[in-house]
Amino acid sequence: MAKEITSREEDYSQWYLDIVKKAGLADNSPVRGCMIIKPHGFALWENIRDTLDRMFKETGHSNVYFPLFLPKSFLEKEEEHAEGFAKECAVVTHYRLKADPNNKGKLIADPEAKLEEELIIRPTSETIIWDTYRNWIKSYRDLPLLYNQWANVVRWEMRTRPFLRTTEFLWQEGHTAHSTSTEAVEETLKILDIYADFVENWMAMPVIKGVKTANERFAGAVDTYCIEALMQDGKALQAGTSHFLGQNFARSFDVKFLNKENKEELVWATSWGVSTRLIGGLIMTHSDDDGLILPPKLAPQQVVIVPIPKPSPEIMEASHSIAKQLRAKGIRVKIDDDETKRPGFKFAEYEMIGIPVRVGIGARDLAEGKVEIARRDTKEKMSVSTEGVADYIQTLLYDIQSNLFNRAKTYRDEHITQVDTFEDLQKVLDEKGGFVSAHWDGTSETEDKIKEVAKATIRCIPIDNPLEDGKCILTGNPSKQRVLFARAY
RNA sequence: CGGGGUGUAGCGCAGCCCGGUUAGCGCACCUGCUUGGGGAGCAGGGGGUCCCAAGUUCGAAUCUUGGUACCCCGACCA
Repeated sequence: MAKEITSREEDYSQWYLDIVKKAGLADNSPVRGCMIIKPHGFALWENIRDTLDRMFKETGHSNVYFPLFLPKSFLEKEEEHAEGFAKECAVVTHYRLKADPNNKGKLIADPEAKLEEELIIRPTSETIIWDTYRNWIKSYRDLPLLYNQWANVVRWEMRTRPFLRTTEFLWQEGHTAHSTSTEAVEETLKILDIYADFVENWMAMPVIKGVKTANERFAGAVDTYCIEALMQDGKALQAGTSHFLGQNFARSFDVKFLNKENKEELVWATSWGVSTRLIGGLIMTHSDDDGLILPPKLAPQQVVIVPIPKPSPEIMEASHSIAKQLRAKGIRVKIDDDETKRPGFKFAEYEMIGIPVRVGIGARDLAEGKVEIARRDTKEKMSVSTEGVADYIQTLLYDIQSNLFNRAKTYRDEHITQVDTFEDLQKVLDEKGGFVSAHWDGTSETEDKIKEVAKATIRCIPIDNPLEDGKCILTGNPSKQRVLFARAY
């Protein structure tokens, strides 16, 4: 990791924003907090989306699509849910504009086109989906429903940051309905495993699977499970969540089914999602001061071939030959034959956008029957014989993928610190960052106090957490296990 | 909603304190030549509502007042 930890948070902010901009991932939009995703950024999202989509389908899920607008009354039906989202909702009040009679060239909302019932732009779709599921579910034979949708949602957050938290963002939200609690919990955990598998093995980001405390739970959930990642500045990032909703939404939206004994029961529910925030996590996990570093499995282009100093018939022939061999192995490769840019410029450019492997081919190399291969993660350069170069690159891509994961994991593991006093918790958070493993008495009051003073929240109680008798670092009350605290995005 | 900061060419900025030629620099862009193994050099060129409004003044990017937008830090937040 080229970026060293400094005490100045703004440095990280700036570093992060620079990479988003220089790597050509996104632009600011005219609307505050929104983001224009550029081709390179969107290609990343497409790879994330397509891979997860395949994983969902392999586990029996189907895609659906529900509307962008929610009638306001829908949001009122589940009390906790409403309370959690009300203060960040965009509201549609009119359906027509007209010329402003007092101000030429300006438009105003036509007062005669005021909506009877205001519409909410979905912050999440539980309400409309459960309103619909009421009609789709009559019998145990209709269950389970295993549906997912790829959509955009809007949450009018006060503070935004490209990818990590934007006003509008792209995500997938799965909403499933089950006949038993056990089956719903299994589904919740199955999805959590898919998320962890994807984020670790594709994005090369190590995560901790865990369950949220009541304070951090999704509005309307019985239990919220999560995967928590650690960024290079020592702050945690919630990378995905999977909620066991119990019968809360079924009760609010009156979704019942007849069981085998011909008795009415409320349906059990789950919901789960990951968003474009994952791209933010990817940036903050792997980038260095030269720009983005992409894990090969997700990189839109895995290899770029750069003729040095510019394309010639011989170089182009060699380039196409290597590209063909690579494509035969399913490797995504691009030949940059742009004559208007010089090699040095291209090198810097491809490093900035994070292409894992660069192949340089010049007359000098060809004369020796070699090419120059540069890997983005370590910036090493190797001179490799053109014989068997495709095999070499294939192996190298695997190496880079696992190297990225391993070094992120080493960093993460080095930043899980056990403490036994509140003073130490604060000290570690201030000086070292990362996760802090400490005893907690299990009450929301204690968690709130710690948050207030130390600015850290309980990120999760890890799954399969070992039991250990101890004393709460704040109150000294007995505790059965350690939990993970961190400052978070 | 609090605390800071910034609005001057596509981007990044200087100029403002102490008012006075035609508003300047770097990057980017266009043309030409020379180049070409780590962000090319030289020459020429195009591009401006100095955020908006009112005021002070012979004269405002610069001073005064009001407005507005954006950024950063908090609070808030799957």
